[in-house]
Amino acid sequence: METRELRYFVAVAEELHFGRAAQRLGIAQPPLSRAIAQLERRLGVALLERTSRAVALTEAGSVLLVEGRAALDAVEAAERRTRRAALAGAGQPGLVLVTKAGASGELLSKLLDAYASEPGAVPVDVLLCGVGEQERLLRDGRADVALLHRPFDSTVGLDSEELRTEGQVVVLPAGHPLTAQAQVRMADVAALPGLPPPRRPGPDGTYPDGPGPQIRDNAQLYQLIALGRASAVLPESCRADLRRDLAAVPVVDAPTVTTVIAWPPHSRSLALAGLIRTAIRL
Amino acid sequence: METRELRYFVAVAEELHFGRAAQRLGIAQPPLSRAIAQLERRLGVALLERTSRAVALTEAGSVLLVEGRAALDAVEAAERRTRRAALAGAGQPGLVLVTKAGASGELLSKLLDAYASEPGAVPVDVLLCGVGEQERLLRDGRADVALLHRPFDSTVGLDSEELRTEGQVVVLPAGHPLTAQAQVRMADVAALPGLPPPRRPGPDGTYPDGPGPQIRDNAQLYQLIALGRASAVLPESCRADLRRDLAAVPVVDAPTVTTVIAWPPHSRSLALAGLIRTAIRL
DNA sequence: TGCCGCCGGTACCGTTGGGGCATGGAGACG
DNA sequence: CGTCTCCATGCCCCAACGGTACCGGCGGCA
Repeated sequence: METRELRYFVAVAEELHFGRAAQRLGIAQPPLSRAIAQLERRLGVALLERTSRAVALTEAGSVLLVEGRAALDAVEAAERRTRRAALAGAGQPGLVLVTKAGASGELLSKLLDAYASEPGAVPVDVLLCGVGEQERLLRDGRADVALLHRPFDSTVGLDSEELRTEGQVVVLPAGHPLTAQAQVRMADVAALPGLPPPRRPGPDGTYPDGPGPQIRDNAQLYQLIALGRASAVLPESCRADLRRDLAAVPVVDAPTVTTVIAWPPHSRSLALAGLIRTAIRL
Repeated sequence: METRELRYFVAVAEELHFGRAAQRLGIAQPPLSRAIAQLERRLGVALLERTSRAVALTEAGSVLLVEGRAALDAVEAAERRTRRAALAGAGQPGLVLVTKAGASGELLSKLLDAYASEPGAVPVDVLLCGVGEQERLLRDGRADVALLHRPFDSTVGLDSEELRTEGQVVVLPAGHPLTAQAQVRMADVAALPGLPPPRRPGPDGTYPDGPGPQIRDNAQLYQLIALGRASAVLPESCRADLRRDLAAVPVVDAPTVTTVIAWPPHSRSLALAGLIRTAIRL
């Protein structure tokens, strides 16, 4: 199976429409039809159910969609990492670390400082991204290592080491009645009138239904909380860089959050190993 | 990057010889030279250092060898799993479980019995293989799930659940003086005259240097122990299917062995989920 | 030192097959 | 029943893959 065939199939499987898929791929529709038909012939498997009105995935087609995406990511990763390895000989890029915008800022800066002072350290680029994007970036080679937060992020398919575990706090506008308390419970937070938890985009970029404002990162969230439009339960390390107009109260029965450093399983890079060692020693 | 290019590069990188690689690929040498040159041009990266006498990998080439193998495995896995998914509609194959020959036999048979009596169970093929092959089989789609033994097997890049933890025993010929003791220590085993531990093949199929007989599976090992040519420290569950002419003595300070059930991280199969649930409940 | 053999690269050529355009054919809809 | 939508088919062209023949560099050997 060639990656071209896989790319074609994934496009059709995602669009469920040969015309649109062909447009997305920048080719005409007939060659696409033929390519898919040939793929099915070579596999000996029906991947799509076509009627003249609609296209649907077969059971085998769904499997190939999932597995094919993973395979394409792996090929892309191979290409990107090879390019980066060549540049690394020339000097510049080193490692790319990805983490969620506005999370673990203090831990991250400590880690970068500590690593930079190690002998043999290479330059580290920091990439900030939205929730759920990190895994993808690691898998397709755009990043080498990530700071993740369990249980929100999954470490499925990655190697990881735990760095720290912390409780959570509820973030509220300064002066909110609840901020007078030394601690609260999840039930208190859930009962806050007019302060629903925000909605974050899922892996596919869409937002779940329900109340609460849609947000993309913590800066947006803080602004909405300051405006009295939302509240949020966050790891307590967020207090280190909280705005002056917000306050945080520990939530005693919230699940603890574990910050982990994670990397693709078969990495062999010495620089990465050094960064991980530094992180564990922190 | 097309899989054809990757296959070609991996062949050359493994052989370090264009002629042999071409032969292995079933093509002539000139097209292979051209394909590699074109790959390097498209990537903008030198992958090989050629002299007229020898071919060597560059830094970037080593990266592409590792990453490319992983990518090719992922593509193969996509193909195999798609084919299997199509057959599963027709009924037969179900799941493929892989484990080391001669390990966890009792646990395995319990698991298979328990799963078979679940509602909605599918047929499970059992594949027995040598040490270190399981990870490969899971990654390239020839198997769906494996029983692994930490710390001997790595679960890098896989999802897993622990099933049981056990101590280890030393296996000796029946009647050996040490079998009179209720327990021994690692130092006692290491000091056994003329009974070195066996050597098992590594991931590349070669044996480490040193004393001790070369073995491929536990049946060979048992025969060598019975002949008085070797001894071995194994998980205590091996006692369940030990030959009559062998005896086992607990080793109190040997590392404990954890049997885990492991599967590729992005599996979405209901049948697999059922098998895993059954295993955890055992 | 000059010949030989090994090895990778280059030149050239035939053929495969991917892609474009035009068209066919089946089903939904008014 | 005409029309529209959408996937498949027929036909053509050309890029590119693979094969054969040959070149050039380099080490070994007499």
